[in-house]
Amino acid sequence: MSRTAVFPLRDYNLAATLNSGQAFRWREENGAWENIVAGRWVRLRVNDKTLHAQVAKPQKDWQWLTDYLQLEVNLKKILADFPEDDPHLAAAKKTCRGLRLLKQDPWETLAGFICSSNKQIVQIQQIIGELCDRYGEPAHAGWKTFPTAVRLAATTEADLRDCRMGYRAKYLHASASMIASNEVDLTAIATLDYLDAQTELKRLPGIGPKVADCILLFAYGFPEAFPIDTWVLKALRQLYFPRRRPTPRQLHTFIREHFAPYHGYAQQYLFHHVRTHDGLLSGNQKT
DNA sequence: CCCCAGGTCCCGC
DNA sequence: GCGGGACATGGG
Repeated sequence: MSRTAVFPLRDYNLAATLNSGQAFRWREENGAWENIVAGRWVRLRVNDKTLHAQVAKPQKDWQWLTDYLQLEVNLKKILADFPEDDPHLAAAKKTCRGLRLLKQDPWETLAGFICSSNKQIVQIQQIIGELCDRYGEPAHAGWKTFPTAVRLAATTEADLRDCRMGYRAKYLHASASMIASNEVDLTAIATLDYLDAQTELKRLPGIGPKVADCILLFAYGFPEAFPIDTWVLKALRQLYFPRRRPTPRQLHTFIREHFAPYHGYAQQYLFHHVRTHDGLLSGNQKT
């Protein structure tokens, strides 16, 4: 039983991973990263290819943390399966070294990404922070847990709107209610195949194809999920279809074939690459 | 006052 | 199916 633990790290860029728009609550303090994971406050620090973890209460096992961080995943193997003849992914591999996918709590991920639509990442973090401050349970040193679906279902749409989430308040409240009442079973979704799981998630208000894919990728770990947001769409069009705009059908066929078998990792590498190297893409072609 | 943000929903064709 | 606009709020 210990309040600290040490893990060897290989091919793991913690800062890039925690800051890549898949999780919204990590805060950096003096080079250490703090958050609530699996209901526990945790502080992470990297020195010399070693991860040092600290928690508030002694732990007998740390599986909750190794799962969340996906420490046992062999990144090198995944990157080796990226398509050979793709100069854009090759560039992304270089600029995103050590970038990982996390395995987060489904409900927290779902709620976070409902709030993400048409918002910038900084503002999503702000909304989620407000939500936790108001409706989470005290955890440690001022930190609150992420509020449960039952708790949010017990609020009102106006309460949620006060967290500055605008029209998303209606979606979040309705989705929380459907989950709290077991009309949608988040545990069962893990047992479905990718397309059925996506269909099930899209029954919840505020969840379309993009948000569903974020949940399927960042929480459930479906490797074939490929969230298409404004950045990725722009990147796909300019890098892979420079001549003519692909129809949605063409785009999905291309994605399914070209980025197999680790569509989601490829997506995250493209996303992080273009987002941290603005200027690679030019012009806005939203419509 | 303009445009845009890790989109979704709803409408008319 | 697909094209367009509305939607809250904040930042540039």
